[in-house]
Amino acid sequence: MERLPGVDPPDRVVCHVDVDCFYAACERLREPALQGEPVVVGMGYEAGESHGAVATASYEAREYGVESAMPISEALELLPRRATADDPADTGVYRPVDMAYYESVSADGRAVLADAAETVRHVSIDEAYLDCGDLAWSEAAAFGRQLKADVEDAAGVVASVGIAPSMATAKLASDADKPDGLVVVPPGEVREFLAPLDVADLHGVGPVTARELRGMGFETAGDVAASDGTELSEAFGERGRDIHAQARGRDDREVEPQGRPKSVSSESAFVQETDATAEKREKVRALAGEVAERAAAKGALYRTIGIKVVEPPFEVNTRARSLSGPIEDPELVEGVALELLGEFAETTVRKLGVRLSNLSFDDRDQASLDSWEGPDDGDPRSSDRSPAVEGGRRLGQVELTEFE
DNA sequence: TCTGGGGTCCTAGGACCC
DNA sequence: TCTGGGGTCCTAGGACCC
Repeated sequence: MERLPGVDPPDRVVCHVDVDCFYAACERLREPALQGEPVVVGMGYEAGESHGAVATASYEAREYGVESAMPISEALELLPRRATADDPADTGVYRPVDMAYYESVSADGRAVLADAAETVRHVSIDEAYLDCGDLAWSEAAAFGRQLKADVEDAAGVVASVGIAPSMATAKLASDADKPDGLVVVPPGEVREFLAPLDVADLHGVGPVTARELRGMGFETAGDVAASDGTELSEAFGERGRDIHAQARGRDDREVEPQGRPKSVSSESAFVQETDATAEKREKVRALAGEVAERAAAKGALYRTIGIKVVEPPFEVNTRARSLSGPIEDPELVEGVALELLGEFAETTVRKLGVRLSNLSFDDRDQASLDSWEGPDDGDPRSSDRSPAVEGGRRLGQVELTEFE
């Protein structure tokens, strides 16, 4: 097959590794009796309760229709909770998320990946891209098999692997034969591999975009690839161009290590929605403390403090305020967050969140912030600053004025 | 059937600066 | 004083991913 201009150069070999049902796999690792049983891991779930949502369902649980992101209450209707260890069939084991444990399992897997490739990009706790450099395509399958075996030895979980000439195609390849999959797509077979995939399988195409794409007559990646892309570009802007490129197997992104986080946030749902001011303020205080602590643990300073207020049924409101310079100040986080919450004093709320963004990580970042000006600079943007902000400590800010 | 919590990126409008 | 254009920053919302 003739190579089209712009198709990935043949010398790139990218490997995508994705652990199957990671949270459920971790629960089984800790509790081997769960092997072969339907396992549901719930976020915001507590033992014996029915609130929260499905984070991961094992394949056995999926047989009953239990899906990721489904409310636990709904999952329980499809697959009742097993009350005792020797319950009959057609029941499932429900467990709350235990991130600390999953992190430890993930670390074992990461050590394997670090040995397998020079450059690794971790995209989540259970997923990573490897730059395989000059690996020959004839060796790709053997490399993938070895990697899977090494991950299983070291971490005790099974991963699916995809190897292809680009990140986007490698990701689709690892998805193509889950669980325990290994799919190699050499450069000459990319278009052929992609063509039959449903548009919803493409990265960046969610339910909304998938519906619109179908409305436009695009059912498969092949349909998208066959178009000249102008229609997608007009309908979806930058994302439309990405989708079109992806469907054609065109993706020039290099595998680069994950950079610094852009934001840190904490959110939490009420078990029962509420309009009680005291309850809302208490939750925001707790979230503010949590998120400030996590930012500090990462060594992050923040310049923007925001809240998220979710009203039933699922209306999301966000409010944010930027400060004049990066800070680390838990009291100020709480003060600003509570003040932003003031607007929602009468609002019935399902869920609240606090978010820190505009992060910076070292003194150089902080000193190079030449837009910072002193509190008495007459900058109109600082005139409406709240007492909470004015009263807050600005750590390390005084020195900054000397750079101007 | 009334949905977690952690993120990223894009877009659009308004304010402001030069 | 009026008009306009380009650029940047900020905020809010939306879609998406794991």
